[in-house]
Amino acid sequence: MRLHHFHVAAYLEKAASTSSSPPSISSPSLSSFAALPLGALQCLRPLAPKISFPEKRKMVVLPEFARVRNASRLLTCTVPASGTTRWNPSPDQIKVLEMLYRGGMRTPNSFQIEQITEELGKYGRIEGKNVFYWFQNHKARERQKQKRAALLTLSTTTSSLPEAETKDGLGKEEASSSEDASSRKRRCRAWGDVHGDVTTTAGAGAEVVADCTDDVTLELFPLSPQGKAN
Amino acid sequence: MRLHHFHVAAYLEKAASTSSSPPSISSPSLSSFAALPLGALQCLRPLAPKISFPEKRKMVVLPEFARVRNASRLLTCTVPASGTTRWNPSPDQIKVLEMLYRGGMRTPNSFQIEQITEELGKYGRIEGKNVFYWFQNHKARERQKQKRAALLTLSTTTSSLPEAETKDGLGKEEASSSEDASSRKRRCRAWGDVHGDVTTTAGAGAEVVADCTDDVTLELFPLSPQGKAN
DNA sequence: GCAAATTAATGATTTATTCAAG
DNA sequence: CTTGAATAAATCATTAATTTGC
Repeated sequence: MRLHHFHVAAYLEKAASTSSSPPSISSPSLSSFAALPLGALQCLRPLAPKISFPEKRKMVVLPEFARVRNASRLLTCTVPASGTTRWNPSPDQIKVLEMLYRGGMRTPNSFQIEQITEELGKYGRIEGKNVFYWFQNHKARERQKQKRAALLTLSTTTSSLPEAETKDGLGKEEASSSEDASSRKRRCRAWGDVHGDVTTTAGAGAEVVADCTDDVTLELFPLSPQGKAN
Repeated sequence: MRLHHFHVAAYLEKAASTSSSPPSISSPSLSSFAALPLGALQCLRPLAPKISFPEKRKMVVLPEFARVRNASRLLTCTVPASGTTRWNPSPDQIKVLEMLYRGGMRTPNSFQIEQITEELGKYGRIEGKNVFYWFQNHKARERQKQKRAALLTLSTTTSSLPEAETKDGLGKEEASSSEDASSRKRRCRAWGDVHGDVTTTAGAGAEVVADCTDDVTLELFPLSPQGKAN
């Protein structure tokens, strides 16, 4: 039914062609902003907006990441084994995650994520983002599931529908029972600091870099998106 | 004006009292996990609200994180002064950001954000997240503005409304005009790798690691939320 | 039995909303 | 009222299941 494969095919074709030029990363000294890689204001192409960056990935980390997207499965389905594309949780990992979820954890902070990641690392490759995403998705889908269920229940048991949902939404279900769910507050998150950097900055010719103190336990940073040019 | 402070106060009070005893995590098979700090399954209260890190700067990562959750600003709401609450972009910073935006940048990747942050750091305190959020918000609000405008235009010029929007949204406007909006593809982002460290702290003492090739330019990490217990 | 073709799950991103500081 | 910060909802894309033709 779905044309997923077509999509993929087209996708890959494109991928193959693109080249990427991530910016020549000149030294971050920022002497001149103009020199910033920044994809030249990201205007790379006047017209091509959406581009999906051929380069997409890594700069920072995972080299294998890149490799994967190219050919990997065009040929056969077998994967290179080393750096697959996306995280595939092992049963044990899932077990732990679900345990935590049932325990009441919903949105672990960076520290917690770190801890969990470490723990789960014992059972297979995993990164913090995986944990983060897992909780987001699980929470959302669990809620969604409940919603649907509740709706069904309502429609079958009672006849009065206090609220008409546009489609199937349920007002505000209560997620898990535990937790008093006090007032709904939003609070700051704990972002890692990008770099020691910046702050002082003072003048202009900063050498910067500086830090890189290897001792860093780990750097956290929310940064989310990627060059996408929407 | 607003009573925000009260909210915070109440919130904090609660925080002080709770202690949290997460369900005894009967470890399925993963022995060590139980020992994890993890804030005990996060059953504890969402930590301190907004704190604005008193001394943020370099410390690189989470040490302060921990500190924060404890007491930090339970006392008064007033902020220490050094670390104000939220980022307040200087005119120069905004100028640069808008320039980039007009240049076409919409969703800078982690590397770009880093670069920008460094650059803007010259004009005042700023962190990567600020840049990240700025683009998110600017993009969203710009679009929103356009939407509204487009809608108005439509309603005044033409009379036929192809689509009825629930409120005011426009189906799928094209953001900026230029751009061919080729196939909409989504690509991977560049997360920092969490582990790397892992090993050391690892509760079980697994050596693992392996990679950790120090070459990493910087560690990025999206982590978003925080303990919230919904 | 198996591999291509689908379909169902779910990992990863992006967009829309909401909250609250200034 | 503007807008930085944070979260939730909506989407997209890839992988595992499952089905189907041989």
